Amino acid sequence: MVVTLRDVARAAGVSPATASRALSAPDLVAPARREHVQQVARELGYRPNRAARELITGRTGNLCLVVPDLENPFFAAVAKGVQARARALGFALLVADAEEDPRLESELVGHLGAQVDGVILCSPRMTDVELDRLGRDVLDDDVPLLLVNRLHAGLPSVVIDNADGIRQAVTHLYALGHRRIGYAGGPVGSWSDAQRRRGLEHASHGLRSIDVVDLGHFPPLFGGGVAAGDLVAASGVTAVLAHNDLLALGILSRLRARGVRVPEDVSVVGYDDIPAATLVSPTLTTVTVPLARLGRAAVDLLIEAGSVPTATESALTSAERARHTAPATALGSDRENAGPPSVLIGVELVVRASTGVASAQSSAAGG
Amino acid sequence: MVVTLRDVARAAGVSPATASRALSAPDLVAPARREHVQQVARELGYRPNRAARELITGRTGNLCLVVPDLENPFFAAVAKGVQARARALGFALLVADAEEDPRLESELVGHLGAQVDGVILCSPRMTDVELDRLGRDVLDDDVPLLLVNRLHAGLPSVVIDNADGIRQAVTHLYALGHRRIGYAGGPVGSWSDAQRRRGLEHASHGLRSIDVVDLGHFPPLFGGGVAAGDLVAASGVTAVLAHNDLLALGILSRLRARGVRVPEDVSVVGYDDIPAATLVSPTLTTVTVPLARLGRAAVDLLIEAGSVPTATESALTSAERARHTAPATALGSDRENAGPPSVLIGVELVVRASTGVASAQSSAAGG
DNA sequence: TTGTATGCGTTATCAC
DNA sequence: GTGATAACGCATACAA
Repeated sequence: MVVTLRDVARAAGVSPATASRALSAPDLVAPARREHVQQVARELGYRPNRAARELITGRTGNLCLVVPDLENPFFAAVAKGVQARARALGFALLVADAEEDPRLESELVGHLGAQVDGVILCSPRMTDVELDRLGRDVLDDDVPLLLVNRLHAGLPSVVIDNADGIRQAVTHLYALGHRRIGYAGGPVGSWSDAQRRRGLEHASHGLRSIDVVDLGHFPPLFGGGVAAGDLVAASGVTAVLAHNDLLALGILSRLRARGVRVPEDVSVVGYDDIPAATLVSPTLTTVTVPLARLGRAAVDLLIEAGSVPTATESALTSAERARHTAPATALGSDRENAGPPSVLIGVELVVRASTGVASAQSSAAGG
Repeated sequence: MVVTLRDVARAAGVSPATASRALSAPDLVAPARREHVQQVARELGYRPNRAARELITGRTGNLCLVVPDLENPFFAAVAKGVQARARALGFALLVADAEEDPRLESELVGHLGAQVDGVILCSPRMTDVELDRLGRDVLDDDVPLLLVNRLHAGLPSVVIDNADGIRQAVTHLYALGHRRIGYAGGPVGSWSDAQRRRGLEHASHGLRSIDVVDLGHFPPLFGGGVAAGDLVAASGVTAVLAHNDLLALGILSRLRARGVRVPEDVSVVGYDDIPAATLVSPTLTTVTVPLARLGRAAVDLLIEAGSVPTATESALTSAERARHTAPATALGSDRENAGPPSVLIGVELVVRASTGVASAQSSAAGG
């Protein structure tokens, strides 16, 4: 049978109120009684009923993560970090896969938002208008919403340092002698792609006689890279920067199929450093994004910015929290800024085998 | 402010009981009133409070999935299928990553099992004893537990047809002229690895002058394959069967690094057909496992076997369910068998570029 | 068919 | 510091 708090109270010879306090507000009860009640609860195998607690406190002990695609290694890594951090703080995690459909994303946030203490949303392509609506109408006021890799007025977020990653990549290619560099972008409407394009423009401004070729927008997947590969070959660039690793891997594959050698003829740089980047040959030079840390930072910020009380059960020590949170940089934390805080996640170029010195001939333009 | 059922009742001019019935047991209320109440509820933006409902019905509307590693593409694919199916049936999904730690798996099942209507567990390496304990002591009697890719007395499960996949692979290699075939196994204690070894033995019994070389047990990851690759080269086999794709990819990588050509010198076959199998060069011949379907079947079986009532909100039509469930084969469904049902997921060898005709010389034994 | 009344298990509000 | 008691929002037994 199921053991209720009343059972514990009766067995311990105290009132239900005291039993409740002994377990969830220990400071309020005399040490002797407290220990006794806890002991009895343990012996009886008491497990608090979450529904009853939620009904009165309004808190669920659950967080929610919405991603476009769980099978995409980028989001899988984020999910892993979010899940780990949520659990460490005593939260369970509801995960929803939006199947790359922004409309479904909104719906999921609406449905799941009603039964959690906070929502983390990875939605690269949702419109700003829709995002506004989400924050305003869809969610209860006390359910904070946090964005991953996207800034939006009024919402806290955790973002990758897109511009700096691009800068590092461009600098690397320039140092190798590349002067004509292609950029294979992500989807139209992708916030991070816009950031990266801006970073690219900015970085190239500082370099002499560099020529940046915009190859267009592609689905940020392997298949998109296959299409992009042909444009790379046709464009006469000696190096290409891809919006992300999956795209870069597609480019790699297509170039190989066409007999274009990497890195001898063309150098390729990715972004994200997903596990597959080291599985291929040549291994992929890319920008490492600490995705697990990003996930952890997202949970931490959601808790703080939304002033979500941590589930008491297994909260970390403050030292542990500090250790995790330290590496990230707070944005807009100056006191003038009244908006919600954002955290910037630093990135680092990792040079592997897909980049090399620029070839003398004008790359693989012809057939 | 939050709209409660009483508000709806008042606005509709009916009692709370009628309002409740109009929304969650429509048949019990007169058509006219029913429509009216539903209309009013819609206008007021009424959202039932899940905690209150759970407190009285005992059902949460949540399912739970525990996997060893969310970043592993195998489990990511399963998670995606499970999530999609759960949502279609009106359930939300709690996802937990056990970090490859069987002890943590138990703990998670215990913690999360208390707040869900059913648990799906992917636990290749948990001991049978621990599994018994889970089913007996840890979970409430009315919270069904389902196993993925593992059979266990007393528990329903969804399993891959391991033996048949191996049989198809061996047959393929034999037809290509391979007579000395290595097997790079998964971890000791892995249920599916035991199955595959058994299947291997059985399949090879039927073939003349075939020689199966057991290369040992490896972590079912890329790194494990790197180690296995050296044994492949040293063993004098002309083909190797890997426990799974990640292992196979590691072998591929190591062989390439050592100058052993695939498939000219050695053929390699994987298992699972994860996305990366087509990203590498040569592309990997492997056994396709319909992981998304597996995930869906897991949810369906959990609901049926555990007699979990589907969340009413967005249940599929029976036609839709049949369409999904049909391809899987029911095991032990004969009426003699009193145990919980299991579903067998069929698999299919997909031949790609990593397998070819056996080389004349005794493979790449030397340096 | 509908309304009234009760209780699910817990925490919060008071008195004491 | 402790105990009685009232909610929380809903579903349901029972009465009408």
